[in-house]
Formats: sequence, structure tokens, C-alpha cells
Amino acid sequence: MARGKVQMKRIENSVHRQVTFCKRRSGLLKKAKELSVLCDAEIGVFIFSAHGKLYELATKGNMQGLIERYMKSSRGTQPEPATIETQPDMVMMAKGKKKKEEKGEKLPSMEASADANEEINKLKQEIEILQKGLRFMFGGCAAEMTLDELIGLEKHLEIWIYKIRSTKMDIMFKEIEQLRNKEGILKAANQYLQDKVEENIMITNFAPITTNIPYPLTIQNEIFQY
Amino acid sequence: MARGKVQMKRIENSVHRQVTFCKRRSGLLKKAKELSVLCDAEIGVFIFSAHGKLYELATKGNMQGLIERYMKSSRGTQPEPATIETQPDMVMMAKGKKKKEEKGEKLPSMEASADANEEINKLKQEIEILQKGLRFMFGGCAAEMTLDELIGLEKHLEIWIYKIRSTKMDIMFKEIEQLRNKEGILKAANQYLQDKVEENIMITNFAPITTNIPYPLTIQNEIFQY
DNA sequence: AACTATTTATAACG
DNA sequence: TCGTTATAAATAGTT
Repeated sequence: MARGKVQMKRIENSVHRQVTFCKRRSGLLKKAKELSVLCDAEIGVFIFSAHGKLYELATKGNMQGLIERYMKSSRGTQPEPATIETQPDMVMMAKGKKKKEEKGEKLPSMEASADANEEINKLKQEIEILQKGLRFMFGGCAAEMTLDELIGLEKHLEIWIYKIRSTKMDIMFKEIEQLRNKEGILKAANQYLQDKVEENIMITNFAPITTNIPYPLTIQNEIFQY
Repeated sequence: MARGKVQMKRIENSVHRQVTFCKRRSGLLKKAKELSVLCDAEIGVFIFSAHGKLYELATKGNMQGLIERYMKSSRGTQPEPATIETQPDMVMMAKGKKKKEEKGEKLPSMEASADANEEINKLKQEIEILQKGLRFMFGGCAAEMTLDELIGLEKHLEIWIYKIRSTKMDIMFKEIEQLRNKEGILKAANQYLQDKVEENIMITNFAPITTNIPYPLTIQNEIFQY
């Protein structure tokens, strides 16, 4: 907020990032204290630096009490923690950016793998654009993106949707196939049973009666009604 | 911080206090998000209003994970040893949440924050589906996703694309507006210069000559050719 | 909720 | 980390 607007993305320069972390951290804690005092609120904040160091603040008493209170209040609202396992990947993605950048770079040790390099670069670009997209989405579409970046992201998402649709179709066709198989088996079974029944009737009672069971006995396939 | 310094003490007027709480709360959460993004930090904030309503923020995943991490990090650093014995319970609670979830349940402590909780749940679901989607994409569409999940993801991406397109349009319209403004200014300047030139010619040479410069001197606006 | 005069926070620099 | 300063952001008071 000074001497130039700041982009809402990870600060790549580690010295700048460290300085900013220090300043903004103290700013955040100050704001939290102020809000607590001014508005009589109870506030807990914890901050883990990228390196894992913890900074915390708990107004009015200790963090434990706050957490207990939090648990009570939020009980019933938590989804399963399945999302946690993807986080490391996300963080990795965030950090992986740092290294590349000089496009066209080729290390001597990789002369045999120019293709691989190219592939890697492409993937990195892809990751970067998705990352920026995620920031964009989760920032309520407020994060700063250029027109070109937006266009790229759009294109990317279209491909993504296309793939999803293919997979969706695959799954549906497989399901249909399975159902058809089942249908065939059931039909055969029905035919067999039908024959059996008729045979039995023939044997036990020479007076022919209708079975009252319409052929075939399968449940109608309703897949296509959707 | 505006129109007068504020005393660092509880605001006595309840209306003022409520308004300030609302404003500063959003400010605080915004700052927390920014710090997280800029400096790659993981941050949890919870705010209980004076009336007991909970507002929370957890960057990178959910509050449960953060609290667990907090428990690990802070173990042994707590000033009040008395609180430590509650920690095992807390962790248990954090993990026990998987089981409940029957929607519609309302604990007495949440009657005031049903809306906020609902919102939070929605956002968490959103995050989850995107995360699963990322796994899907980066796993070459091989990760296991159910048909329902794929349909949800597709829907999500469509919304995403829609928002991107809106933002893209916004940006383009702003650019167009700017260009039109510029055009207007240039036209005016041209007119002025044109007049000046003609005036000079009139004064220095009574023989009228054409300036050979077609009016107006602006570059044609070609935005719409795309 | 919107506005705006001010105060505050802070990015860049040393 | 600390200090300085120009500038961006937040926000108190007001409508």
C-alpha cells in the first residue's frame, strides 16, 4: 500500500517476502487487537509462516479457550477433511514457479531430453495459469489478471471441461453397456423360466392356461430418459 | 482512521460499535487473506462478536487442519499449563466431526450464525470439488471421480468460465472507453491545430492552399475488427 | 450502502 | 531489523 500498488500474488523475491511478512503480520495482529477492544469481540489469530513458525494472538484469555468455543460454535458445519491431502501439492505448485522462468533454458546435463524439458516448461506454464486462476476464483474474481491471462485461462478451462465431458460420457456408456448386458442375461433367464413354467404346466395339467406374465420380465431400460 | 482519530477503547454507542465491527471485521479478514497469499503463510482467524456470533477464516484448507497444526506447534509453548490437558480432547473433536453432518441439525449455540455456517459449508464444498478436480486434471483425468462429482465439477467450471468471460468483457469495455476518450481528446487537439495552421496561412500568405492533411488526424479505432 | 476527509498501513529504499 | 517517505488502503463520520 505504498510506493506502488501490490499484486495479489505470492511475492517471489524472498527478501521482500520476508520483510512484508514481518510488517503485515504485525499489522494484522494490531488490527485484530483493535477490533477486539473497540467492538468487544473475542478474537483468535494464528499465522504459520512458510517455514512453519507459529505466531498467534488470542484476545481475552488464551487460545485454548477460544478453540473450545470455536469447536462448539462450528460443530455441525465441518465437511470431511479429505481436502487436506491435496494441499501439499498446491503448495508445491506455488513453490515450483520460482525456479524456472528463463524460457528456452537448457541445461547441459539434459542434452538428451530437450523434449522432456519442453514438456516440463509447458506443464509449468499450465500450472501457473491454473494457480492464477484459483487465486482469481477464490479472491472473488478480484485478483488482478490481464486480459491475455484471462483468455488463456478460459481456453484452459474449456479444454478441461471437454475432458470432463469425455470422461463423463465414457462412464455413462460403460454403465449403459453393463445394463444392456444385464438385460440380456435377464431376458435369457426369463425365457428359460418361462419355458420351464410352460413345460411344467404341460406335464401337470394338460389344460393350457396363460401364465398372465407378459414377456419379457425385464425392467424397462430408462437410461435415456435423462 | 478517518475523520478523526479513534480512542483505543470500547465504542460505547452500540450503533457505532456494530458498524465499526462490521467494517473492521471485513478489513481484518481481507488483510489476513492478503498476508497468506503474499507471503505464503497459513492463517486462521476467528472472531466472536460481542453477541457470540462466529466469523472465521482459514486460508489453505479448513480450520480443523489448522487447529490440529496449531496444537502440534504450540504444545509446550503455552503460558498456561492448565490448558494443555484439554488438547487431546480437542484433537478428538476435530477428528470426530466426520460422523455427524445430518443437515438441519441446529445446536443451541448456532442459532445466530446459521447463515454464516451455510455460506461456509458451501464454500468448503466448492473448494473440495475444485481440489478433486485438480487431482483429476493433473492426474491426466485418471483420478477416480464418480459421475456425480464430474457433473458437479463441470457445472463449477461453467460458472468459472462465465465469470472469467464477464471480467474479460469488463476489461475490454474499460479499454474501449479509454480509447474513445483518447480519441475525443485527439480530435479536439487536431481541430485546434488545424485551425491554428489555417490561421497562420491566412496571416503569412493570403493565397489559400490546402494543407494536404485529411481531417481528422486520429488513428482509426479498430477495436471491433476482432 | 455510498461518500470522502483523514488516518493508518506499508512498499521501496537506505 | 529499524527508520523514512511517498503512496495505497482503511475507515470514521456523515448522508
